[in-house]
Amino acid sequence: MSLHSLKIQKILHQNFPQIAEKSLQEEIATIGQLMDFEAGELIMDYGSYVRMVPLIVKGCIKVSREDDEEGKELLLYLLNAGDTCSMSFTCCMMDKKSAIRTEALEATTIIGIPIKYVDRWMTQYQSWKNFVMMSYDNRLLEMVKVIDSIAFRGLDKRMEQYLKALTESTGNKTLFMTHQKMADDLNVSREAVSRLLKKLAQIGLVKLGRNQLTFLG
Amino acid sequence: MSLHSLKIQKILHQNFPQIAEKSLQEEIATIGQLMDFEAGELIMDYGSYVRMVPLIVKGCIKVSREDDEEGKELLLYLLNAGDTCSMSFTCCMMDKKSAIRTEALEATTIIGIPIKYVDRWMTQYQSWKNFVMMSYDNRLLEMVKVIDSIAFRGLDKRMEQYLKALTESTGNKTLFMTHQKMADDLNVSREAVSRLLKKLAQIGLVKLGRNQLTFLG
DNA sequence: CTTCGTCTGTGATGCTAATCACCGGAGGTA
DNA sequence: TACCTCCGGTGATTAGCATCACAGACGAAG
Repeated sequence: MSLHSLKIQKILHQNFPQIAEKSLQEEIATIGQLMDFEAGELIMDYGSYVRMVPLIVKGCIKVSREDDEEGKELLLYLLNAGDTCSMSFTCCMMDKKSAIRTEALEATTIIGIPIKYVDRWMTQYQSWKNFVMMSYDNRLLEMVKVIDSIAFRGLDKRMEQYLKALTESTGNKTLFMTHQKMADDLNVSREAVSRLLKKLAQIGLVKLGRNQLTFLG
Repeated sequence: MSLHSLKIQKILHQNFPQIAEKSLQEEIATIGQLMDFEAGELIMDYGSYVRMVPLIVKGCIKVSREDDEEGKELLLYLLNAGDTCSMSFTCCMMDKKSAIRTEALEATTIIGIPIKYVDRWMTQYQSWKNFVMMSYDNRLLEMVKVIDSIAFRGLDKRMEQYLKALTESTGNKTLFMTHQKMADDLNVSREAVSRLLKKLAQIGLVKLGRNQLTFLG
């Protein structure tokens, strides 16, 4: 057995304990490709074709939707170690263009699984089937949460959720980004973000700095 | 073989041709429960527990999200013959409360499949697995479309999509409902709907009447 | 230290839809 | 017919955020 395979098996044990079958672990170890992305790197652009399903091993991936017509953007959800991207399943299987854009927020490592195995293992391995189904479910629920927040909440609540999600997902209370980036993620104007953040700073919920922000929630 | 089973098998042939395996058809025919709902009947309320996954045979089901705090509502998507409700999969499997509310828009018939079979058949029948996966995929894409429309479009575009979806789904260009109901579905005020519909009537896109509206798109 | 581009703060103004207030019409009921 | 309730139309006002315009502040590069 190769060093590469052993490494992947170790990673699987640590991050994907629910993938239980020994032979499945071995298959993943043989077939899976370890891929690294730098912070800020675009993993998959909107409209591109997907050929792999990623198991996230380390880091944090931002998944966002882009508007066809006006180039607007909206953060959908964040993925962390132990997650996978359900959106890629169907994109893969139906050989469709991606409806979303994914970007590494920090140094991120994934195991790429070619599509045909993702499908084959569904009927072959109970734990893989459960893993995939759970993933779909989580994503659907995330989407419902996104809809809730843009349909039912004002910008202030959305901002709080946003800061909470980002700081928890990266494990760092201080975010290094501009107001413009946040405005893009939330699909609002930069001015609205600046004004709102000022208010939040006044009530002590955040501490502001140039190109950075600390969440005190 | 019972009459009930034969009836279900016939229905399956007509509405779910992708469910190919003979033995799966037979299992569904044996296990599935035919259920009828009247127009306007609430099938499953927000917060209730789900024990069946429905295969929609006839009619039209409205799936909507309800806001916990302020009782606001928002139409997510419509289901027709040949569809199933992916949201119910995970609700079932994880024995969670439903995140959504479903309501029959017209006289509707479903085949109810108990959860344990839904799961078991995933590994047992290729076509069932594909059916379930396709359904998840469609639902995810629907959710993305909802997000697009509330995040990126104004009320006018949303209204057009809404009328288009409803008339297509029910197969009837004339909708029998009040402005208030539409306002609820779109999560906007009744006045906004009335004013907008007036404009659409002026450009000849709709014809208005008390408690009804005809879409000329 | 100066320059320059990027980031942030802030006022002015506008647009979309919410909210409030009220009215008249349609249609059912006594 | 008289009444009463629900539905729809409409104006006035407000709220939230977009857009425009510009100024000051910071930090990197020279």
